[in-house]
Amino acid sequence: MILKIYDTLLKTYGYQDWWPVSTTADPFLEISLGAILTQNTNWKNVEKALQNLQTKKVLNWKTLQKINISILQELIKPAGFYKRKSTTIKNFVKTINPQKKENITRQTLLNIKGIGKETADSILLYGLEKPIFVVDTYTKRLFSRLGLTKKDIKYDELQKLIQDKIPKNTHIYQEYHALIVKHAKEHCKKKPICTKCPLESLCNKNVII
DNA sequence: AGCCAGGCCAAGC
DNA sequence: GCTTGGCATGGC
Repeated sequence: MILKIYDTLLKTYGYQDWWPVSTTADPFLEISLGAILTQNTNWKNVEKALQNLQTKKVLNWKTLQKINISILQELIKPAGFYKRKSTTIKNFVKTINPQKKENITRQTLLNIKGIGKETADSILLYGLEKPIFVVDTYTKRLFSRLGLTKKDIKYDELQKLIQDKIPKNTHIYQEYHALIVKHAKEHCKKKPICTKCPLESLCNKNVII
């Protein structure tokens, strides 16, 4: 079933080729900042913040390590929660050594205050190309509505359930997560739009969260 | 004009 | 352990 959902979404929407990263000199850094900035935030707002960082030539490790935090806050303000996120970014660039990416583990990232499971896994999957499935609210909502899981399933439990059912392959994990986001924005919204839903035949519509 | 967005943490049971 | 409230901006 998990695979059938993937196939159906892929057939419907095509390859997403995520993570949406503007051609930058340092994809790992930009992906990591994007993952932090998008916490509970619309991606459009994240783009504005990243654009500010780009324009002000701040989107590099050295500058971020040195920059005055109040200036950083001004630049990322469009992404919201800017006080908290600026601290997280500071913690991140202080802790991570971009020369030694091979040493970065999930636990390394989780030890950074402000980085939780989803953010850590996004950095691992898209920034470091490790086969770790990213669970988010969209994922929980979709699988719960499809009747496959309880709506209050825990992060690690849902992650394991999905990883056990699909090939352990970075590209597939990246693509599947991106397709879920796409689908959740088009149909499986908080207030679902079930008309023309590609998963209609697989879905138990009685379960509306 | 509200409601919502690709979470996380601290505090209180 | 689990639940709740706070964090903030911009789009629709």
